[in-house]
Amino acid sequence: MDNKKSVIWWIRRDIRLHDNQALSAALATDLPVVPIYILDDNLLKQSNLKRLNFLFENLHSLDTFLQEKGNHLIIRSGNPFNCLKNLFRESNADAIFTEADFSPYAKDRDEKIASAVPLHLLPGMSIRAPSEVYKQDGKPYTVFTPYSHQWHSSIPSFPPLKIPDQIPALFDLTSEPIPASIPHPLFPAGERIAVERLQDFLNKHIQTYSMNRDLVGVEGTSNLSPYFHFGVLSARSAYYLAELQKQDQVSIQAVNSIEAWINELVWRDFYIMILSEFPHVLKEAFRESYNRIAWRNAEVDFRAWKAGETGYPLVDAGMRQLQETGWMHNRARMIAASFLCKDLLINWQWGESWFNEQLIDGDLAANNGGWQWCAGCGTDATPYFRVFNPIIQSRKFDPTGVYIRTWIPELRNVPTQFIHTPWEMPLELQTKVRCEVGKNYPNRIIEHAFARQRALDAYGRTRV
DNA sequence: TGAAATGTTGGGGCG
DNA sequence: ACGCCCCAACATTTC
Repeated sequence: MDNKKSVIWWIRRDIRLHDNQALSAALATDLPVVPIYILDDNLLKQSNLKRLNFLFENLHSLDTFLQEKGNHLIIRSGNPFNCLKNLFRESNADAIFTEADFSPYAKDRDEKIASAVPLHLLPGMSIRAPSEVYKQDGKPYTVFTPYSHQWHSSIPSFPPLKIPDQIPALFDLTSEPIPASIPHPLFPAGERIAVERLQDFLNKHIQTYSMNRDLVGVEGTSNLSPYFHFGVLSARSAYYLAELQKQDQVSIQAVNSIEAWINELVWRDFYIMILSEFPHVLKEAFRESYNRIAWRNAEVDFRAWKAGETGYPLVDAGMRQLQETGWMHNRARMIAASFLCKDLLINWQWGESWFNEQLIDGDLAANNGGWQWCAGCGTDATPYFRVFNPIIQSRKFDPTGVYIRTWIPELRNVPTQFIHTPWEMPLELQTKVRCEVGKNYPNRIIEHAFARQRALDAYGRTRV
């Protein structure tokens, strides 16, 4: 082994070469860069097969990209502390550069590592770091709207960073193979494709985002969440490009749409901040009083919900889309979540876990924030009495039933008049369209009007 | 980033 | 012509 010095670029949730501040800081040392991804069992066991597969696909892609830049990816598995100490010695490293992560596990892990080796934490996971957006009194926000105003009150100090031309390497380091994986049919891996998809969305679709985002049967959302989760896309870069696109718009609607989409990026920052500042949200309700809800927690209902067999077409369509693809439309997520918490009176944490087990974009901060919001127990929460009516939501956001028919084959021939309420079909018609409610499509497991009242009572009892 | 219950208004049918 | 009722449409309140 030569005694040439190097620096380590520890890749976690920034699987990209573009706009990567940790990589950029590593390159600024003018030393060879050792890119490493550590397969940390503590994290892998909290993931799911679809998400792991997507991760591995992206690691393959990153390795290919690195080789074009004269480098290659090192894979090690085990405890990050030990892996890094070993690699630090093997590569005669000066320092480790990495993107700051604000989850409790990550902060604890990084603190321990920083006490043993020089570890430089760089921003980039969120557009604004949690500590960047505080109230006047120096405390974190707990309500989104004032947070977003403060968030918008300054602009990023520099444009997105370019992909480096070359990344000088250190050779002769051992690497494990990247685990085998197969391409996901809906989310092909790699930052080139991700950036292409972002550009396509910004060029063609974002102008109608506010009009179409809630229509579950329309490609109205960006469908980029898996890429943002793993940092295959830089949120900062996406924000920057969206702002540029906004300058070119003439119609009010297009400008509003772009602002609405940017707002979703701000929500992402908000929940990253909330998890960082209030880590208790992983264990319990953000608002203490909501820990007292007397959940029914009926296992049978939970199974029906997971399987997409509640008898409410839009809820079932969403849950089946989730299980089949690892992704669910955002409006469907809200409707399914409301149904679990309010109609079934099942603890939102059960739903949070199931989503985490199924989602390819499953993100600790966003998933927890979304669930607490739907359950009405989180920051900036929906008032507890706001109960979605799954039939009205269905009529409003899937008017022709195209989404329902896509994910529930047994409802495919049901006329639009009955697509949201198949139990109202005359028996004759049920036979004719081969959808017999109670036989090949389930009866409603609960009647909404009754369930709504029960939820109002249960939630109401937690108040003084 | 609801929905239901309740209240109000106003047009039209009718005696 | 007028008051009365019905009820749809809209607004407000309540959960």
